[in-house]
Amino acid sequence: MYTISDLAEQFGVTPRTIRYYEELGLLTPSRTEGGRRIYTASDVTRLKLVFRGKRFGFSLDEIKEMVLLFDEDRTGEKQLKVTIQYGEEKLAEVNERICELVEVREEIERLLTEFKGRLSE
Amino acid sequence: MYTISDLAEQFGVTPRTIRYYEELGLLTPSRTEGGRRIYTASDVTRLKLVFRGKRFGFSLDEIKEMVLLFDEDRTGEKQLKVTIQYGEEKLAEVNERICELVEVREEIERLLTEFKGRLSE
DNA sequence: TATACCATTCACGTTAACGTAAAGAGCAAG
DNA sequence: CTTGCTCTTTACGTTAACGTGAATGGTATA
Repeated sequence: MYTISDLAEQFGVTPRTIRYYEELGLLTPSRTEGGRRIYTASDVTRLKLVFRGKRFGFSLDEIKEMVLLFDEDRTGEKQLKVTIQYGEEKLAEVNERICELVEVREEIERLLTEFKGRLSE
Repeated sequence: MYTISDLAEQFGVTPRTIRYYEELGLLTPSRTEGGRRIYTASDVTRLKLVFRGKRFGFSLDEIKEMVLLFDEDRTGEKQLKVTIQYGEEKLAEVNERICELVEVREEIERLLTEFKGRLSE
């Protein structure tokens, strides 16, 4: 069980950021008797997903769509098929991203060896 | 040689976006006699880098720092060393990103096989 | 139980990254 | 050379993602 400033410190943001995410429906922590927010371990993993999404340039709305979709109860064949469809699209996107990053890495390595070569003259 | 709306269409943005990037110093296209912007192939590659940066969640300021650094004339040993230092930092970042994305991919694949298993019952 | 420090909810402010509208000028086609 | 479209600058508007008080209330500790 964590307080809001615990999480804020852990993720390097302000409490306001966490409250804002709740305002958007990304989190729904429970409260104490006195009305204070308390966060569980599953809130922490949820937050990890959110920040990971941010690191890859997704908007908070897109992130919401993703975390909620993979979080709902996937009973019902139709729902399950839709989820699988969505998951495969996301998988393709991720694969493209990886390819692109690998290209970027090769480009940087190429530049680095060129610069180092110039330096040793 | 391209007009501003050529590039806008090619990259799926509005001319205003391209002008805004110029305003920030990300591009410096030449002009016709009448004052209209004309873009060369090297402007196109520059723009590709910009949009690639955006896809990975960098701000336009960070992108500017990167494209300008790798674009200047790298004479002078000191400048060269600074550039190499910077490049190695970026390389480490890119490698981290790749690792993270590979984890995401495994997670998605895990979820997909689980859902598909449930579907075939 | 007092006090010092958290927390809470408004509510307005800020910045990045453009959108949009107005007023004028370039330019290709007929 | 005029018509119609595209381009130019200027300038104000917009939205996402928070920042920053202000006023108030909970809570651990001396």
